[in-house]
Amino acid sequence: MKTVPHRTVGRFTLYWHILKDLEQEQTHVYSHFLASKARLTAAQVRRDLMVLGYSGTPARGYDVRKLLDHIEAFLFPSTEQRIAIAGVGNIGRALLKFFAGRQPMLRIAASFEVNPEKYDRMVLGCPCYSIDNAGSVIRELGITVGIIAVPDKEAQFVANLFVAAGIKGIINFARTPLQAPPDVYVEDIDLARSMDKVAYFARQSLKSDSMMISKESHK
Amino acid sequence: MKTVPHRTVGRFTLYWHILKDLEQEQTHVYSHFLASKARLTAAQVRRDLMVLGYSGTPARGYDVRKLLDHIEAFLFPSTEQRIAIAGVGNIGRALLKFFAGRQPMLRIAASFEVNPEKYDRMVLGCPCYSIDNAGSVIRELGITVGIIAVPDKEAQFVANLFVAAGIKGIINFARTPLQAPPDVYVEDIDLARSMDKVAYFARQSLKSDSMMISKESHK
DNA sequence: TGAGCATTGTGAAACAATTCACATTAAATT
DNA sequence: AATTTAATGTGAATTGTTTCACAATGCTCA
Repeated sequence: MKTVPHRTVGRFTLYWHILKDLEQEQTHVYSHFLASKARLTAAQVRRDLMVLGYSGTPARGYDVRKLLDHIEAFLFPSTEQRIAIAGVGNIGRALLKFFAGRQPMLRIAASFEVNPEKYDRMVLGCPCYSIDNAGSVIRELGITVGIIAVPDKEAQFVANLFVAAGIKGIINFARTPLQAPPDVYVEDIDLARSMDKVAYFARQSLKSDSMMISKESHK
Repeated sequence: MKTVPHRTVGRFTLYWHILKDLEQEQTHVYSHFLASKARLTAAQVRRDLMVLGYSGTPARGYDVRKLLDHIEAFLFPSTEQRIAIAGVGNIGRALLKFFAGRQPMLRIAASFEVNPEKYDRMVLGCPCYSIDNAGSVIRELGITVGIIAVPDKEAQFVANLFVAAGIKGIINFARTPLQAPPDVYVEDIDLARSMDKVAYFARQSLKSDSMMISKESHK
């Protein structure tokens, strides 16, 4: 069993979404069509689809329904997979709303808080527990994925709780990079980093714009 | 002028943050210390710092204050760089709160909405305009970065407005990959994709766990 | 039926990012 | 002053990802 490239896994969700929209309208699709929708090259799409073990046919492309089936078999859990979220502040609540009912097999089953005013009741349709009970709740509900949306200072503490309780994947919105054992997959979503990066490349682009203008004016 | 690796730019924010915390406590720092905090290797940290044109000294490492200066010179805009955000729903408002006062040289100067109940007033300390005025507001305020936090269907429309108004960097929270000219840097933050990816690798990790247990029991 | 065509699947090449490995260096120690 | 030590900076190797390029395929149309 060879390991699937991380980027490829990330793109399957994208393909799924594009295909789902397409399903009504057409039965077949070409790699170059998917590529243009996904802002990729046709070769990359075909490369990605190789890992599914499903082949299209020349001249007809891929059967939309069959491709969806294969992506779903790859990407969707076969039994319900549960998620917990720590922190129901700004970001936590935005996420609860965002994921509500998105994918039935992948469900936020619990949230955790330190603030007693918030826990031991439902928050946006999701039961909220004290962070002190995280270990037992995670184990009882068989939760495998954790989202960290707490202040930076508490992020590592929560991550430790998650790991100790057997969670195998973490999405981290805190700016602190988390220490975690290698069998736990950590995805950092750092808005400050994204912001600084985009701002940097926007400046570069502006700079080369103005350089081109000055070049132009020298002619 | 050689181009800086994208990932490296992303990591400078991280280093900055770590160094800022450190500044009080110590004047010098080693690459392996930064690496452990950032969950990277020492070689990678040194490789990244090479692009700053600042060298540490053997046996003493890097001067924390000087390193901060160099990172700031690289990463922070020298004059105020302005950001606009389209959509002040869940995610939009969470972002407005998140970025409020984070970095004075990089400021969200305007927000846009289609909903007349929301625009033409302040939203979380930021003036909110009708999306119809986006072009002129962006040009007048000299905004160079745009955040797209509108529903998927409207994302491309907003992106087109942004690009036409001269924006050079976009952070896109919609699931639609955006069509944009190559001189516009687009960073997609797709929560659904991150979620599916983390869930996938969490399952893989669980699987290899249980395989190891069954292997164990075969002994 | 068969020629023409546009597409697939994939080995190989190219490119990007990371890690290795080690010569060099400055401080600390003897 | 010489030796030891533990860093740095970086060429080269490695790893990971994307793109190229083309043989093979199956549909269309004469």
